[in-house]
Amino acid sequence: MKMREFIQVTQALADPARVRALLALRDGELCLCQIIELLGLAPSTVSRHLNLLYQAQLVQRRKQGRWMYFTLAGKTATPPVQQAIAWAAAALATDPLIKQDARRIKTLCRQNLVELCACYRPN
Amino acid sequence: MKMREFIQVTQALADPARVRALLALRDGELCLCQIIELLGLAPSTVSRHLNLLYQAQLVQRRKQGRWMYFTLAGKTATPPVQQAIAWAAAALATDPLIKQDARRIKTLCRQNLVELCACYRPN
DNA sequence: GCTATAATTCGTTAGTTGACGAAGTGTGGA
DNA sequence: TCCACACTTCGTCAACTAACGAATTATAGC
Repeated sequence: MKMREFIQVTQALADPARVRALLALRDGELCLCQIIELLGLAPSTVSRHLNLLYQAQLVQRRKQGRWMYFTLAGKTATPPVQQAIAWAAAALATDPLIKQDARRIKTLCRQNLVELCACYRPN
Repeated sequence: MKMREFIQVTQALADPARVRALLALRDGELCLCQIIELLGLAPSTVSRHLNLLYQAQLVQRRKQGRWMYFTLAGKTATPPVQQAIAWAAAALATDPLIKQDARRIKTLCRQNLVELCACYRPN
């Protein structure tokens, strides 16, 4: 791994919102609007965060219809990237915010995607 | 590890100069002026970088006379911090700049500290 | 005490980053 | 062929960061 890629990974991990988004994917795929709901940030902001994670190879993405789904980078990623994800998950295993997120994700996943995307509606 | 500490570590690792300084300590203790010489940056800049690494618990330091010596955080550090160092070292093992630094450090360590601290002298 | 010197602190400047909303893109359904 | 909607891109603003030099602190030697 070259310095440039390394810095891309550490910079991606150097923001709480991005780390929360990354670790939210531990239990499987999420739609962007679910991550928007989880973080409580503007859609454009979350889109940019996820793009940075993607550029750093920390997440994979696939488009299905209007939805963009994200997953953790798996075996396709280089060992350093996989290790970075494992390190972040282990280091923050006890963090209250991350644990709270994990609980909220379970709720989010039970909801209908269409209903959930209320992030775009004023109320 | 709480989110705040985690971000402190990732931010500390999100700058090439700091990463170079950190990995320069793999083979043992270095004086600040040696790191200044290695990085080719202003003393005040390097001092600030090393302080950030210290705040993130990635390095230890001790003052001996006029010199400030730095070492990698060892067993005193928490497991997440130790793992971060191990990860950085492994990820950048093949990086040309880091390898070049390792060579230059050997030369630097052979020089007299007093002579080396030419970083303060104009020529 | 002085002086020299290793390191730190502080102020300034230029560049970067994260947030938002507005506007644009592209996809699915009426 | 529209419209609705999920997402992205762009412009803007405030906050942060890295770099430097000047001034300050602290230590060793005279």
